[in-house]
Amino acid sequence: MLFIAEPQSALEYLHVNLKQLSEYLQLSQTTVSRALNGYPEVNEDTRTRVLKAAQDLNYRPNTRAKGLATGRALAIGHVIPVSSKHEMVNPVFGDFIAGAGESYARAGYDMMLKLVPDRDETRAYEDIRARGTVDGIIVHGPVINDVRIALLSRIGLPFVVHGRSTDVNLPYSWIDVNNRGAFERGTQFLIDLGHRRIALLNGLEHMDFAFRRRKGYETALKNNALPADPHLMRNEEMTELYGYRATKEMLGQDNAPTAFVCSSIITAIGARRAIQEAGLTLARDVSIITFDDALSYLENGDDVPIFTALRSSVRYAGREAADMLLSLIAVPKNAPKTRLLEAELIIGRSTGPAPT
Amino acid sequence: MLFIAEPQSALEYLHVNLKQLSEYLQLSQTTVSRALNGYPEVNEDTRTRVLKAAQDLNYRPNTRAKGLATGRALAIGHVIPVSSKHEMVNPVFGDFIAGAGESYARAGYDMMLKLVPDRDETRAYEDIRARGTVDGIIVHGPVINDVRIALLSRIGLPFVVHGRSTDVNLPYSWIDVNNRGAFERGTQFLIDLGHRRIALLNGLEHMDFAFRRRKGYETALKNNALPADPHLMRNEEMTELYGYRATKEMLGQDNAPTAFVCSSIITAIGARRAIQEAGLTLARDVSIITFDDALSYLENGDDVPIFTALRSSVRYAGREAADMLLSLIAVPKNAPKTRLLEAELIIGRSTGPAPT
DNA sequence: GAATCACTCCAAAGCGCTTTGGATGGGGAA
DNA sequence: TTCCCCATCCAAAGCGCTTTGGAGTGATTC
Repeated sequence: MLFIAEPQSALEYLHVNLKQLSEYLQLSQTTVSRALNGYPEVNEDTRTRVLKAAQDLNYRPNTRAKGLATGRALAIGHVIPVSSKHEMVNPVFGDFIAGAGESYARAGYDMMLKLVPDRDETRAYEDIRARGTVDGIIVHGPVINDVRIALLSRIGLPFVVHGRSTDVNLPYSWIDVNNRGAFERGTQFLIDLGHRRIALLNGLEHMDFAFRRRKGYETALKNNALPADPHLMRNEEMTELYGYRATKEMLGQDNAPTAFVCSSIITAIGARRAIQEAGLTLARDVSIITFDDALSYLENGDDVPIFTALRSSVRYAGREAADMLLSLIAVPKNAPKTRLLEAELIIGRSTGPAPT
Repeated sequence: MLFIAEPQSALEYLHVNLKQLSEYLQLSQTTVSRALNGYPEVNEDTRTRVLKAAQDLNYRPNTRAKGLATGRALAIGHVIPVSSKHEMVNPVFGDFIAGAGESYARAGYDMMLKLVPDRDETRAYEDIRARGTVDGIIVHGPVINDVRIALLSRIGLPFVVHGRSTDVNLPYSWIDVNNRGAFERGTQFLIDLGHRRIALLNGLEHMDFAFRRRKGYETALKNNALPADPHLMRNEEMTELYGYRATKEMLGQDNAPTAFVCSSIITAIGARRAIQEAGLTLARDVSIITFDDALSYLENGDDVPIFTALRSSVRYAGREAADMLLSLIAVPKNAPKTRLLEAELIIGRSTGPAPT
């Protein structure tokens, strides 16, 4: 026998491998492995013995070895494109992975993060596949006609897209918010309040979500025979500063907008700042409606929301995306799954009838 | 030979393993491995041949196998404590790992994320060590007298703490902002402006950073013979809503504060909202100074900052933390490294002389 | 001409696990 | 009693890589 059975010393940390554990138990590695992994061909008494010993000797299977043997990594990759243009890490990302992390924890999966510069995207994804560090990936930040979807399908690596990609006609798994519907509804809400000049502070419109939001906005305008004025539409990285600047400029224009539709609560905060700085009053002089990802550190007020908003929890989306991917990995033959979440329209204190 | 040398078919994705590559090259696995890993005992011509073939056949070493053989995982873990009290993922986290990710990418390391519930912390860290999925970890969110530091030292897993832990007397590696100094300076700045009743909207004070900030705040008060009024001190999760509520309540008190020191720009935004809602004017009636992590999506204005702030880039900290850890792993004998960053005081438009 | 050396290369062991293909023994059926 | 089967266990191969301990070949040295 290799060591003294004095397992949980407070001073030093020890752990054993399967071979040592099996020697200690006077059993073969096979039996011990099977006992631990719940296979039926092992006596219940010996199974109990094995489990007890594993506990006592602080046994933990080595992930790499297990992965090598089984061919599975027990890990999911989250791939975040980092473009030269906008190398920002999306603020919703934290909440998304918090949600996904819950699912992984339950399933015993690890979460791997990968920041991929968009120039060598192809290489990066092939790399992920070939190196075999993950069993599947979550694709973040899909753009219009995103090449990654075809690439991943070809490569044969299970994936779920957070969002969708317009112009991609392959079947693939995704979870997305009904961005178009939400923005159509939000814009319509403002129109119903009498607003006629409604500005759109969108995210970067090569991003699919922003593209769809724009479509929704335009649809609402069109449905009401309102012109789509390019001077009232901006798309940029959704920072506070962007919201501020764009709003300030637009309020300074002739024929300034009386309402703003924002793609992010952060941008909306910037817009509010500009409005207040201009000596205007929110809801009375200028209205704001914003998309709200229900970020944990940016709750939209409590009883009465600060902003009238289209809300959909990105954390929930993270959890669902992870679950989808895990089930895809479990049964690879399954057809792609899709899931469209509806944003709810919540009325807050940032909207009011158009000033006359 | 096992396959046709028609490597980069556009239709299907192929990759080979070392054995196949060596068979193709009519060389031993040893030689191929050495050629690829830059060992000297291989002819330069054959090395070129090998590299070419590896490229053509799309060879990528399997990470798990490599890890098993070398005993290194080529991955770093980021461990985020998820307490039952505050299960929020810190908003600064995104920027921190964006910074760290840059360093990992350069060094060829993967980044692993782990959300660890604080009740089975010990198990979780032992697990990480025993399963061998990472070569080292970054410890996030240290609290006062954080048990994880002793635990990790005992376990023998290289780590760097983002922050420090008061009352822990072991040597360990960390990178931190001079929180105490920053808050002393910020508070002094307000005192110099004539403010006497200065509120502190701190983060949760079992967190080490918040504890230190409080000390700095108190030191400044003490240095100026000002009383530390418990009614003017709050500590909570740093959300917008918290900033709003606390400010609103304090402004409603008798003998309301004329200035606020905030631990986060997000909280400061909430404070500003409460101030404006009360019909007061920022800087003129009430001043705010805040800590600013220089988050990418929450830039503190442009030429003229919105908030007077104590600024230190958390993204930079992420990059540095990662570099520290990587060098620690490269030379394990090295003594712990520490790094104290100074926050810079930048004057914005949220502070002014105390109203008379 | 023998011994030495540098340069290249290789066979095989080993990392820690799973899994295939038996081996063993006892109980029940015939 | 014999045969078969089930329950339980095991030895060994294999996952894809690195690395140890040579082996072979010319060239150089004496």
